[in-house]
Amino acid sequence: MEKKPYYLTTAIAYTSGKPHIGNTYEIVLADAIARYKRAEGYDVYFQTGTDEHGQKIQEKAEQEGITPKEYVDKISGEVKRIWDLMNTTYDNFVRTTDSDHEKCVQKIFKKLYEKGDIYKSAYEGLYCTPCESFWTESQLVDGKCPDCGREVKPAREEAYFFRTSKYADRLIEHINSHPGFIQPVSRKNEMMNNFLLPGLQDLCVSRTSFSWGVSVDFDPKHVVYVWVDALLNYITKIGYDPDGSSQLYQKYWPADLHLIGKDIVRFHTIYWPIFLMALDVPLPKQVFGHPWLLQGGDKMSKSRGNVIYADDMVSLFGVDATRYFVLHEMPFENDGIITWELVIERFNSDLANILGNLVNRTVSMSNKYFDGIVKRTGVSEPVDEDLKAVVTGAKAKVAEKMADLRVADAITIVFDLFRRCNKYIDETTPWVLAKDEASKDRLREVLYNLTESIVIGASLLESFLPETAEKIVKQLCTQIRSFDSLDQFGLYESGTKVTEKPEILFARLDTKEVMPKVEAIQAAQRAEFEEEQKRLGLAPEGAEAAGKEEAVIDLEPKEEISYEDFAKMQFQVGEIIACEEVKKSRKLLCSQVKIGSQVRQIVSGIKGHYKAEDMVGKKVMVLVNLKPATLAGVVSEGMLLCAEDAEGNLALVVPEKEMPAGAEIC
RNA sequence: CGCGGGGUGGAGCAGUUUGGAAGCUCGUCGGGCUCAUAACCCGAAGGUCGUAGGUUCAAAUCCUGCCCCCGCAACCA
Repeated sequence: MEKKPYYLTTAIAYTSGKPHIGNTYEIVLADAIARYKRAEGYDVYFQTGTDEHGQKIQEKAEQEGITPKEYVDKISGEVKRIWDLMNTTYDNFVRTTDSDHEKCVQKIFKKLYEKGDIYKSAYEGLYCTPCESFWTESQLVDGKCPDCGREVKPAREEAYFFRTSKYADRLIEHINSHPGFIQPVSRKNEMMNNFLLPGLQDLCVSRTSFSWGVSVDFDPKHVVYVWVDALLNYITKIGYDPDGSSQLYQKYWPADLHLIGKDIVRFHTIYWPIFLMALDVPLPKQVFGHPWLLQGGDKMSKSRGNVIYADDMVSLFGVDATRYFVLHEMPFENDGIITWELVIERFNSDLANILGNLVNRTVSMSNKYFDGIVKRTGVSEPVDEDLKAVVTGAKAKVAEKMADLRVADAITIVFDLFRRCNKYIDETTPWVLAKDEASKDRLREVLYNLTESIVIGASLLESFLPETAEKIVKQLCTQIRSFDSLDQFGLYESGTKVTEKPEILFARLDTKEVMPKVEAIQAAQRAEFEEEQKRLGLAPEGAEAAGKEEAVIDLEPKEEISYEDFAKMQFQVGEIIACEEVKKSRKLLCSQVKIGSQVRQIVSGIKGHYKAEDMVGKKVMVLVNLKPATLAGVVSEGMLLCAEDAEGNLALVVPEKEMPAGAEIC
């Protein structure tokens, strides 16, 4: 019988930096699904890769002083290395810089242009020439460019647009008639309410402000918008061609599953289907926007050295333990939390105690009592029935969970099976049976049942922890069982001799021993971060050396100014007579500051560092003649001066001796 | 009233779509056992399901107000 095809993809990773554990989660999840589908008998094609175009990448490469191509080669290689490290079984690793992909994107772009779905128009807005950026009225700060503070002027830039509006109704219809299309459902509502129902704007699909992208071949100063380029990989890299597609494409498209992060659901459920409709290509069957794995407590940041990378987890815990953690700990709809302590806890309680120890004690008993020979004798007792029911029932339960992509729940089912085995040992007390020659056959049966249960459990585990599953069956001198047969009990060949010296699958970890290693990793990460900053010329020499004592902060020197320039600024001592938080803002405090005989209202972004009530009574340094501005809807007439350290901690600048409010600072 | 997510025993989560006896894992305490990686098994304590109302025979679940947390956005004069 012909195997049914199953095509799944991950989002292609954007090559702007090394992927952390959150990014790695997606590929592991996809791999678990791919392996599972193969086990179920599907002919699986699993595609992943890297998204390598765009302005950000061009800029990063410039910063590092290498060409964009060199830059993406480096990052893409790194991504692939990590995907391989995680033991993922993708069939195709695509890169958007592959020339066949680029050519196909050009062809598609042209086709849609000729068809009239893409048309040339102009992007209008306020343009900042030095920054090469368009801004909307609301983005402007004080009427000026939010990045550089310079003047912006109305401008138009030629650009290509896609008539998304033309297909909106069809898409709404499709989403409504295919309830499984967007998963989880909450995301579907989000898309409908926020984007589709209010009406779609035509999408700007070309850029002229940078060059690192797929050029529009009939209008070379334009490059294709990265999202168009990136999304198309799902069809171009399996051989789609407007002039006739490959067999591979015929076989696998439409995709069964696009696995993506929840942040890019919009692109995959609105723009992507619309592009496909324009091309007269069937839509993918399902898009699953998975949640994120977040770091507990502190925000992840390299400068703090607390970013968790797959490499580090693997070096401390191994590949399968890392896979186990991300697969098991990730909830279905909400974001999950990852901390080193949680990883260690899961490792010990699930992998070492429940699974590893079970295999170990079972094999040990077979060796101790029967020289490793596992034999079926048929001396059963009622207590066996429940064990068998749990073990043979696990397959259907796992299948049910996997059908809904509830991978974490599926793993739990498998571990429940192992828990049941541990309980069975207590129920049957083999060590008691061993004492009486008359119960030897019963003892054989008990060990057989355990061994068989473990083989079935290991076989179910194979999609998630492939290496471990393999190690287990090897110790039992058998093979991974076919998925089909996992609801049958008793296929383990009677009389098989198991390994003599069982290898410890997961050695228990001691937090006290692991945490220092974690700290070493974090220290290395911080050092690397500083190194990188230095290399990019963003941080000064000596920052590292001075780090421990008192951090020295050097800034990029600004242009020299004249005394006249300085004299333009009016600084005075101000006394804060009242202060309150600005509602609806996280950082702002609004102070009433007495300067001479007048009182000014000044808004400052220091809520995180000073409490409103503590501000009252302070005498501070104020820049008085700054043009008033409105912040979060509140007018601010001046600026309180603060010192800021490398971590962003702020300290108000105050006169060293008692001075009256209004005293000039010069 | 910027957008979104969330508040369930000490920790991490499920349950909320389709109201109907508050569940899982870890931790704690007590017990059992000794084959095993101080592992395993049993039992117990611990929750007004953020809060105040409403609908209902019945609300963690539906409705409304409020409080708090987390992303994003904005802002950080």
